[in-house]
Amino acid sequence: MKYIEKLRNSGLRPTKQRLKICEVLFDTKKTFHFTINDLSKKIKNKMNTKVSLATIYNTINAFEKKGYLKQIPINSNQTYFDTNVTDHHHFYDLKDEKLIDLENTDVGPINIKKKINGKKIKSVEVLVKLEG
Amino acid sequence: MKYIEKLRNSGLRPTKQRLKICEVLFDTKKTFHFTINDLSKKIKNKMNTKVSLATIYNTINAFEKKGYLKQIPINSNQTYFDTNVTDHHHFYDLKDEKLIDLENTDVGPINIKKKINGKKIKSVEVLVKLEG
DNA sequence: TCCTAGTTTATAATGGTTCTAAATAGGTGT
DNA sequence: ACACCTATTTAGAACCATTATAAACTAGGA
Ligand SMILES: [Mn+2]
Ligand SMILES: [Mn+2]
Ligand SMILES: [Zn+2]
Ligand SMILES: [Zn+2]
Repeated sequence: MKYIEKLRNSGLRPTKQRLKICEVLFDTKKTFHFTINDLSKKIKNKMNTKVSLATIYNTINAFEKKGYLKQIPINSNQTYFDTNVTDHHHFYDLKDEKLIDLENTDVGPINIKKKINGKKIKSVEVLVKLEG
Repeated sequence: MKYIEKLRNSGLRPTKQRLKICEVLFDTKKTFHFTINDLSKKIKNKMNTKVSLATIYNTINAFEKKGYLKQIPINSNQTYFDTNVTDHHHFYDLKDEKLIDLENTDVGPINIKKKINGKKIKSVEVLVKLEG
């Protein structure tokens, strides 16, 4: 299995459940955005498997800590995750509550002029809210 | 009272509780960031008044809808609000969990090249995460 | 095969936010 | 001032995403 090494590298045992989660998350050309609830449904419907919410939360949190997933900063009652872990930005369609990727070529370079003593910039994320 | 008009203009009756909330939010030269819990404590400590959480939530949500407050998109279990409703961006200090304003002069112009059919850009917000 | 630590799971707990419904206060007309 | 109607406040319940718990199960090495 292609994900065993990926899981092992991040200190996670390759269990049946984690491999299913990996398939749903990474066995696709296109990256995507999801909530835990989205993911749970996808595993049930596309994989005909039931994985408990506790396991999904644990695994997703582990992946996020290891950098295999990113959280998207957005005001929502649910946390949004992104399988695209490259630096990129987002449109957020307020009506449809949908996230859309902005490729780096879609946004000009962002120049942060202010510095904070002893602090390093870890990430720069742009959220463009859309209406209409 | 200087906030009666402000409240009336936005369809809210100027009650004692709402006026207290206005004092804490707007009776200051500096703008600031807060959570509902922060605000509740501030009202208790600085104003020696108790306003119920339900009233605080209702009023803050009304102010946000009217544009007197902004929500800051950030991944946190609590919602962060901003009394600075001008267009501006933020540092987020991951260690201290503190928000810091970036003035518009601190960030170069942001050029969104991509367009979505029938959608209009409502806001562009940059979150710069700081570590160390 | 045995052993042990890691994992999964159902379920409970947590905590921020929203809802409810009864009591209170604001505002308008008299 | 009073009556009346509606908005508002409030304590507490409900809601719901997320995290914690602890018992059953599993992976993998000895
Ligand atoms: Mn997390
Ligand atoms: Mn809100
Ligand atoms: Zn994305
Ligand atoms: Zn701000």
